[in-house]
Amino acid sequence: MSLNEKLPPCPVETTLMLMGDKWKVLIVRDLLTGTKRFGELKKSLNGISQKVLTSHLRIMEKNGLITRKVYPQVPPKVEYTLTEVGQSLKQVHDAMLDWGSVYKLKYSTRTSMV
Amino acid sequence: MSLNEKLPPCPVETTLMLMGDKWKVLIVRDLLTGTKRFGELKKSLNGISQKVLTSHLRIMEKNGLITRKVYPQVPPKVEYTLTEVGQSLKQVHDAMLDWGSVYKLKYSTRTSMV
DNA sequence: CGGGATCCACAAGGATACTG
DNA sequence: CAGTATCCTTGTGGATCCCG
Repeated sequence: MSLNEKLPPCPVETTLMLMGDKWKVLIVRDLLTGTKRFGELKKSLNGISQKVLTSHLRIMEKNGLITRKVYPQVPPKVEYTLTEVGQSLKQVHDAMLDWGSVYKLKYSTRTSMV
Repeated sequence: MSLNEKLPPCPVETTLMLMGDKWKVLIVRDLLTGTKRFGELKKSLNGISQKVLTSHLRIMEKNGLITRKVYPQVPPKVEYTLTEVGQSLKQVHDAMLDWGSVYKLKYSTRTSMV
């Protein structure tokens, strides 16, 4: 997804373009607690493949949400950090956190919703 | 996605299970302004196919986010309305709206981010 | 008008192997 | 350790047709 294309008129759609993906939300969730290394993210993002993680991180970097810092070492060390814009996703994240919590409380006593 | 399965421990993941989809977010956006008919939603959700719209509406109904009211007429008339839980997604929606707006302001002057 | 049933295409994601 | 390159599988969504 390149930002060369015009951003959609509806701001919600803009957000969806940039964050409308399960993995991206979870990456932000993890980075909100601080800078993380690639391996830490991979472990925390239960089940993500390195290909997918790498590609998402690249896009988010391109979109100005995160920064990538490479330490010229052997073995390599790469750290990912939220930018200021990325940090501001905390509002969205917290809203999702709150809503999910309430939903769980409301429905955790049911065994089935079918 | 059936809720018979245990909801994930992280509330954010719970939210993602229920709303981690572009179309669902946009459906909520439209229904936040009031009850809508199937055709209205389809028109407003630029480009969605009826199959996809129907299936998402079914899932959201099963998950307790919306209600479906059928008027026994010919031709049929079906209305969709947010439940109370669905209405509470307004917090999430507004957070996404705000963030998208800020992002657009921040980057609308750039022609490229590559 | 709303939607069920099919068929199909494509892209996203998983697995694996290799490398600086 | 953090990738890149490849291959392959899956399922999501689009298109179409038909029906009450």
